[in-house]
Amino acid sequence: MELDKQYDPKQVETKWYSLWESEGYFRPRSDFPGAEGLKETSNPYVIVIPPPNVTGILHMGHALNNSIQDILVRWNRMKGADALWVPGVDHAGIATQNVVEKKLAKEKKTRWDLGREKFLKEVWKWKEEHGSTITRQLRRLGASCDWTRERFTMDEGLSKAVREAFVTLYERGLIYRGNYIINWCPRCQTALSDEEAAHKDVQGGLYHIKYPIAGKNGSYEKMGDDHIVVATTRPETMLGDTAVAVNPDDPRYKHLIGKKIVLPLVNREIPVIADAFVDPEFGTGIVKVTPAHDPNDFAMGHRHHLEQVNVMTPDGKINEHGGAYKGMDRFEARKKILHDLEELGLFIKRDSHLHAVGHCYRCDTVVEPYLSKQWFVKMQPLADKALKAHEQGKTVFSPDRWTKVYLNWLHGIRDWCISRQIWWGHQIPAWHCKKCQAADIGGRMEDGVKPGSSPSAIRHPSFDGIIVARETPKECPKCKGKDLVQDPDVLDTWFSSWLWPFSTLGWPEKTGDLKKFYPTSDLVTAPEIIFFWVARMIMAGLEFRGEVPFRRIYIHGTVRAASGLKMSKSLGNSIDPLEVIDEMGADALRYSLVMLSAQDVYLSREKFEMGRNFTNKVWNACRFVLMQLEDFKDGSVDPGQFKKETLSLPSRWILSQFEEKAAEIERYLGQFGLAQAAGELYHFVWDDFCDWYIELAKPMVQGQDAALKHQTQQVLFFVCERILRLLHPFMPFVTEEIWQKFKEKAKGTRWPKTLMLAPWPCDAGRRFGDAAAQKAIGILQKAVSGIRDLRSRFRIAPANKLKAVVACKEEATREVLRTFEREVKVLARLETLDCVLEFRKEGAMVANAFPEFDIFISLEGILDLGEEKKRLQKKLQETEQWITALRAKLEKPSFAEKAPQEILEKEKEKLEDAKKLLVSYQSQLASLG
RNA sequence: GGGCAGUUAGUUCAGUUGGUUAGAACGCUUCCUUGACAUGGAAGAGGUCAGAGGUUCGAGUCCUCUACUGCCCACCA
Repeated sequence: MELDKQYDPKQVETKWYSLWESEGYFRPRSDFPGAEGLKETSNPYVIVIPPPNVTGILHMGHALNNSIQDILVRWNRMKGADALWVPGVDHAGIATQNVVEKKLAKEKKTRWDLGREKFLKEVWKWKEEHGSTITRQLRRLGASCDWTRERFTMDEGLSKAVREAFVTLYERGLIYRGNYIINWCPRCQTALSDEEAAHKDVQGGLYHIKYPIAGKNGSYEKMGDDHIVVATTRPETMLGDTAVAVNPDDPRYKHLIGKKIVLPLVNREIPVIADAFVDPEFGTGIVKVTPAHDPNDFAMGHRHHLEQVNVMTPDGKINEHGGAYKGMDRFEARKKILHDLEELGLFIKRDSHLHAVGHCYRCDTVVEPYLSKQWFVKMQPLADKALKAHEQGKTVFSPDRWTKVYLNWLHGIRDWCISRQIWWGHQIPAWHCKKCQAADIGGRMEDGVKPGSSPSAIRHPSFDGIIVARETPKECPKCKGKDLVQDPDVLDTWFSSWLWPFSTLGWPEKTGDLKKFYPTSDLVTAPEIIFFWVARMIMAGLEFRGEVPFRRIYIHGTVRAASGLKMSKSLGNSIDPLEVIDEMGADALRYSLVMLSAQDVYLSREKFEMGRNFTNKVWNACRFVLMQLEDFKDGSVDPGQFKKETLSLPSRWILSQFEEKAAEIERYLGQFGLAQAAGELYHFVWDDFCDWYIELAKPMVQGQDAALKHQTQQVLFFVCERILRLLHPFMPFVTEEIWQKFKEKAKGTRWPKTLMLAPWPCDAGRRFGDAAAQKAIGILQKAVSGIRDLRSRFRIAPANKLKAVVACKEEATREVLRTFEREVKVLARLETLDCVLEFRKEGAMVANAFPEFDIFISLEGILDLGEEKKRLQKKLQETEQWITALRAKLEKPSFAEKAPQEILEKEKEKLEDAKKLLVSYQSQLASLG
């Protein structure tokens, strides 16, 4: 692309991305023979991508997450590491199945019409057609993933890993199957894990209902006072009540314990039991007990050997146990039941009640606590290993506060329900021998145990008719029968995701990648995924590989809309990152996101302008440098040739400044301070390099002094090219485009083919540290700004060239300003600049005061001195106050005694400066009359 | 109910281990199309750092309490 005034991302992004990819630069260096001198590196840097959902599209959260990862990977790659970033997507069982089912619904078909096999074919077809949307979008973002290693959780290799993991856990006694209350989504018709049931506060009702005491009259129409009152939020579950419970110590109800109650509508006699779980303070102090529809009741039911009556069908309708209500939807039944109770005079009242209700995280349907037979992973032993690894300092979270969140979850770990009653996913590698297992069909109860805890011992030593195996078994090992049926359930998608750090590297095969790249270096992800994924990956890593899967975990902020709400499509407040890329470029998107990422990222469209403006600034600064370099042949700049004695002060300054900032950026990057690093870089490039160095370089480059010109060109080239390297991880496209032009200037020297592989420009040592130059440029900046300020205050047109006099308070200052005479004249638009030690004011002049010098310009009668007088008086007053405060501080004995010496010195210096200023203001004021 | 964050300029946020007269971006005011850049340059206005105590020579920064906001977790029906 020609060096137009405006940077146009469209012209370069695809070009460079496809070059990088096709030349294989995204692969680890050890994989491509062409990389100079880096064939065998012993420092791998590896990240695995948090696999996005195959149905997903790139949203801002992904854009932030992947920008951060790409910066880290590109940075490490430039540092010479054997950098690997493994991409991939997960199969998102429920979500993908939902998508395909919706598609079928348009043709008025269900998955049942097709049957399992055909349906799965449809899903695969959908995946082939649409499943790569998100990875295409990641390419637009510039993500330098090694696409040759891209993985999918349903791949052959990863499926093998899943099977291996399942069977291994089973063999270790960590997988069991049983009837428990799980979270059931009636719409998706599958079990969910606890993490997949998102609790939301809902303003619901607490319904008070009379239950008659059995016996006296035999029917509740005439019961009089012989009733109790229960309070419930889900009246429809009363159809499955098998007891009523009170607290054993509740004096109000002690006499009822052991009596019978007649369950209204169902007319079943149920006992009153005593259980310490019941809180006498809540509701009426009496709880209806529904063991098949509530986890607490399930536990209570088990303690008291109560019958479990399941009153619902998998799609959330009342079943045959619900008598007259059979076939009604659960919420419909709720209404009808309340209505019927009211007719019977049994309904007392509805209190408004705020409580947390589980919602399916995929379809937002209210989840039903539901008794069913599922597969579980016994988590305590896995969590213990993770806790131990933490004690050994192997899991390092950044920011550190997430450690606590993680540990809390591990401490309260509950068993993981891993079976799903859907078709898209890894079918459970368990086969049922029909002959041996006849009794097991039909949901026979196994011994119930309090939900959330594991059975004390897993019971599968005695054969229960289930064969769990890596390979499909041919016959039952016990009865030799051939009538084997694979368990129809599939595994939770997270059961494949938790293996991701090593399954993507080839496990369970013993691959070279696994050996070289495991454990990985960093994991970068969002906080909401700590439980779902991070914690489980750590557990899996320890269980299957004996080692944590990554050394550090960086948890970045959540992307929110400016309103503060989470950005989501359903709320209609999302900004499409692809649109931003189209409008402003991937570099602008990346830089803006990262700059804002110090904490949660609140976005609005305008925020991206910062990144866009900055990329454009970089573009133009480089364009200027290239223009200055037209007659410049020597691109092989060796920093060794820069000698302090021969360099100009501005050049010494920018080199010193560059080195300092580069070190700081390096430091920030090393501790995941990407926002700070980006901020430093932004200000260094914009303020130091563009606003000062380039402006100072102009007169030197355009002047007559050939040696100075050449030297300045060299420094411009040197610093600018290194700036491009520092910027590259953050904004890979512009920097590559313009760096290639720099490369053309450097004919004859060996540069890498791409900026991606240029060395990171941060050396350990300080070669250019230069306090004297820093100080000198400080004085120059003050002088120039001082004059500009006067010009602005007195409204002097830029065309009006001024005569300025600097009254220096020390000879050293005068020396500095004399060497900068030409620069100051250009930058402040002066006709003359006199540097003096003794100054006598003549005529109308105004001044700006600094501790080191006062700077005057003459004004020929144009102005209003009254304003200036007022301003000076104000300044004078401020300075007096400041001096008083400083004196007080210094004279305070406790301060003089206790403060460290260097602070003391600084304060004294401040006082001296303040005094000098005061004198300046006084004399100026006096001269104004 | 438990936990975690946040409260600093009109707005959105920085502010490392306590140590210059608290910074930036956007917005605002004034001036400037000077050959890198108007997606720009120069100058400026704008803050009792949520409130109250405490520790310290010194607190935006550490401690305690209070108020508000947001998030996460939790089986009180």
